[in-house]
Amino acid sequence: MDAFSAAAEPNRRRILQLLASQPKTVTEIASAFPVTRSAISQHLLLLAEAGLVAAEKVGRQRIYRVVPEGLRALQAEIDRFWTDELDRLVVDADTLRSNR
Amino acid sequence: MDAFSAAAEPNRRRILQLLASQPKTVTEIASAFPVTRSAISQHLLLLAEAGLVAAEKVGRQRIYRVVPEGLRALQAEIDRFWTDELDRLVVDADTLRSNR
DNA sequence: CCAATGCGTTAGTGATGACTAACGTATTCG
DNA sequence: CGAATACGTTAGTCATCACTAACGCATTGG
Repeated sequence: MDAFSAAAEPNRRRILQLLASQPKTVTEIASAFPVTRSAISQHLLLLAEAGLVAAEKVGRQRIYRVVPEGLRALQAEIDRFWTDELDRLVVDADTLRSNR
Repeated sequence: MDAFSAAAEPNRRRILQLLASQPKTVTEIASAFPVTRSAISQHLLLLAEAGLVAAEKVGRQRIYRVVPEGLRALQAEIDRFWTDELDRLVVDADTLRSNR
């Protein structure tokens, strides 16, 4: 799965945002969600496969953190999608709105 | 399905880009993909439900075009995801790279 | 040591996604 | 009018996803 699709799932989006502020353990992350720790663990593994997060083993905990290089790749994917043409359409719409 | 997830699917990403350059009929779009017209039609309906595209009936054709307002919503969703913190991590990574 | 803690793993389930093939419907062209 | 065209629609398949429950393994604290 590419980074774009991996990041699109709502729970995974929130996980990335949580980890952006600072690294966290699996339990910490899971406590912010209504689903089980197992589900979160699986999301984390998927994000890790996509190169967006990485785990560091510390004692019996695993500290997950965001991988800047992976984020860069994601941003590049988004940018590649968000072409100038798409952007122009949005900007034009904005202009029309502000002229009303 | 929210706009972010709708736009994440690779084929739909390409459809949006195609339509960004100019409106097209279903057959025109489908000719750019290896899958059947039916599959494309279904992707288009899903994109329409997400408010990202709209169809105008012209004779026996349907001209699909991108909906600027929907794109704006998508961009807003992406921006809400791409927080300052995520951005800072990427920028820092860039700085490190250029210092090597 | 032994119980508790932190996680990954596995198996199973229900839902959904992406797709094809076949069909139905409206529209146009000769 | 009748064939061809442009689409949507439907049904069915196969794969994948998101999730839970249960278990297993390492690590640590009393």
